[in-house]
Amino acid sequence: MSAEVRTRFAPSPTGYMHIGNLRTALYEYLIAKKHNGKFILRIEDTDQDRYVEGSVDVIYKTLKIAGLQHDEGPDIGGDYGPYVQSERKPIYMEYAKKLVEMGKAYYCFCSKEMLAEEKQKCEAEGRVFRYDRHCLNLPKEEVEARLAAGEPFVIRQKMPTEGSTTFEDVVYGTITVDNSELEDQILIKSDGLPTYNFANVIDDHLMKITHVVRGNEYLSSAPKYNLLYEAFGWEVPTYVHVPLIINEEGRKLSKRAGDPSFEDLLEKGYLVEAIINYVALLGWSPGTNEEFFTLEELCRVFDIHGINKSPAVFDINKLTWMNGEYIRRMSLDRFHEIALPYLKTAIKNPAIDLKKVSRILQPRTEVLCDIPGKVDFIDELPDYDIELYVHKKMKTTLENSLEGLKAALPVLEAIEEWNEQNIHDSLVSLAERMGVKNGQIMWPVRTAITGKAVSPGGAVEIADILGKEETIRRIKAGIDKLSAHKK
RNA sequence: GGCCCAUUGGUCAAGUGGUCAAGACACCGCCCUCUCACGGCGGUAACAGGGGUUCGAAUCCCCUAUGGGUCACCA
Repeated sequence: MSAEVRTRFAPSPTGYMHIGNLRTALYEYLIAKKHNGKFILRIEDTDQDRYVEGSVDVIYKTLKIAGLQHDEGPDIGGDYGPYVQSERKPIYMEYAKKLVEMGKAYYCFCSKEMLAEEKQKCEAEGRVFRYDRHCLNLPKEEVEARLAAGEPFVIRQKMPTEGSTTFEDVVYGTITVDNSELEDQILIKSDGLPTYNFANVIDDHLMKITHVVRGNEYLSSAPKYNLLYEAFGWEVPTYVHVPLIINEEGRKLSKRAGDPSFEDLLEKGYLVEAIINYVALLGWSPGTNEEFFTLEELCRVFDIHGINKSPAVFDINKLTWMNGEYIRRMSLDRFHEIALPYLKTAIKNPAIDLKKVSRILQPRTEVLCDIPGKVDFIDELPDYDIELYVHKKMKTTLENSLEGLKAALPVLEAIEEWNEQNIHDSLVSLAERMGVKNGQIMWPVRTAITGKAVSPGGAVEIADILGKEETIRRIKAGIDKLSAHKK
């Protein structure tokens, strides 16, 4: 009995993927896959002015990267094509004319300029502009004559003036709106292409979409769509309006406000899996305390009823944490693989074992782009302030640091097989012999060889990575630096 | 402004009449420790306000406040 579940992702080709769009696509994908249904890609390019060259490819690429592979779409075809709205132009006109015949729509010849003027006037008077239905009752002959004369026109939906329209949304429940609130919206624009408001209804029906998932900014338009479905006698799909994702200012996420797109996040070194996982949890809860899910797990666990009604703030902080969690959970090999490009930007010295660097970096990395800044001291010792040697907790001073370095130097020089174990044992036993805390040796050494207050890994690990020769060179430089200060 | 929607800690959120109101991020403290992280343990912090309904409300109803969305030949 139950028909195949079909959802659709219907982006406009504007060039990049909003986080909100990504989440919508994700939910659509999950709803379809959970029920072994189909996930369809449709390109909404009815606004030629906003068309951005090449952005359709961006959409394909993004879906692929995100792992949200569609089952039907412009690039792979399907039984309900074409999947690009501009290629469906005649279809919309045909249905619009049907509505005109049914008396549910009408031709309008009011020019854009005229309406804009009207609108301005209204606003100047502080009133809200509303189309005055100027063309509603034009005589049929006049309409035909003007059409024949080639006059530009639009087709408007004729809204009922009385009563109300009610629709059901799975997330928001029953919503009723007075029909008097509805404007005679434009269905077909003067360029012959449909508006979104018309195209989405026609396409969703013809493409047999069962669950319409979209941002809650469409909630107030939904009654108009219902009226169209009713006019055609079509079954209304299940509406799933999802809460908005907002930024810390409480506004809808937008590129203009500097909010990151999916691409921006990837570029910053966030992992696809972490982004998907985090975004899934923005406005949806599995109902358990679980919060790590692979895409496959989400397909299983996702449930429409877990979708929240209230807007969710996009918290880059938590995404960053989650990204770090993903990094820590992966194998060293995998981490090394993805860290490598970032390592190479900061480390040019071929003698460095980058795998070792990855090993100390993995538990300390939350976002990949942080990597270069953490390891920049490896190629070249930075010019540091000797005050770095003074560390209260390590109980180090300029004086005992100098002593520590001087004592460490021959010990390190004596190491024949340069590895972590030997470096560690040598330095620890040195501290023991001197009767000082490990830190009093380790801190000066670490400082001398990194030149930084903070480094990934301690003295031993860094010394191992730098190699004996370079370590000794830096220790000597440290001794010189401290001695020079002493005069 | 009209209409629509929302309101649990700073953030994400569980909760569908009876809980000491979960959990996570962030923050703070302690432990671990050769820095910083990681890890472990603990802590601060919330039902927007006011009326009802009820033996009993975060949960149901009304009002107020606040926030958001929408009012295009954009989607």
